[in-house]
Amino acid sequence: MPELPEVETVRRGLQPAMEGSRITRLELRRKDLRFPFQPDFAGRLQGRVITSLGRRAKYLLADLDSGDVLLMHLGMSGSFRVVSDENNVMPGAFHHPRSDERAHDHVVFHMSSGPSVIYNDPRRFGFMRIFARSEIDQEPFLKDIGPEPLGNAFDAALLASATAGKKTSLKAALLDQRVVAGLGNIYVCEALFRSHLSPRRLAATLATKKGEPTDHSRRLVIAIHEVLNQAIKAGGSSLRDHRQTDGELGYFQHSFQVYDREGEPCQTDGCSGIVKRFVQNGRSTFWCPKCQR
DNA sequence: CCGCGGGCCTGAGAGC
DNA sequence: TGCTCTCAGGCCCGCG
Repeated sequence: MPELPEVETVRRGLQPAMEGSRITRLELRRKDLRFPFQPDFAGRLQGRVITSLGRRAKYLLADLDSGDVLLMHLGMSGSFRVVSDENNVMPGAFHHPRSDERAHDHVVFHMSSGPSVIYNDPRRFGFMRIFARSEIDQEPFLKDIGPEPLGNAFDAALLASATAGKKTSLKAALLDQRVVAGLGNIYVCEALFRSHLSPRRLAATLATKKGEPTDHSRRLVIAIHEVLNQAIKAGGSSLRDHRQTDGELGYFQHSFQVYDREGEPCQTDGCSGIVKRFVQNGRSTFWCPKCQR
């Protein structure tokens, strides 16, 4: 499912049920997701209060009153939903999972605030792991992650320095979580389109020989800000399975201008191009060869 | 440092 | 209907 806007949508949806609330019981319905759960996984969570629920890149981080942090990643198909009791969804939500969907409900957080929080993940590329808070920044999952694209530090100069000298394409550089955090295939395609930059362009061209940011770098930063902020406002993108935690669909997929729009006309004013698809680093790239240079 | 292929899993959709 | 094939929002590894 999830890139930054979807994970941020999940975080906001889980906050009311989880933040400041105690995990009264943790139900593990299997012994692993992508990785086996740690031996004392449930024991370290049960009875603990979640003091805050944060996000870094595509990771959720639940801070516990024990000094531990629960790190969670949704992989490709992970989702959370908040339910008011064992068997049903919150009042007003229209999404009632079919029984075969519930087969992939792998983890249930029973919260002292009332509702339960259920983690569902058909493909099980997601994972959860507990770390000591004092060590979390140095854990391999997080230590090399680049700047948050919506954070104050991320600007044209930072992007230029992060890509300076890179012999790879702009597309591959933006997918590299060490360059900038949280972007995935959809939002990279969309940001490149909105900045009229070719996904094939050499990443190093965002900086001058002196290392100064180019106008391209400025345009790209603006486009990244725009597309992420709009997507968060829309509750993320729902392609196959992403829903908000109350079961509502995100709707940013209706605002895609190139992603999954092969053969459709380019939406840039005055451009008569057609959206094309090709494979780059093993992933589909969608773009308009006419107005992206 | 870089691209590529394969792997981890299940499910949806297309084509026959 | 049902089979087979391809593809999918992420990420890691080893190879050349």
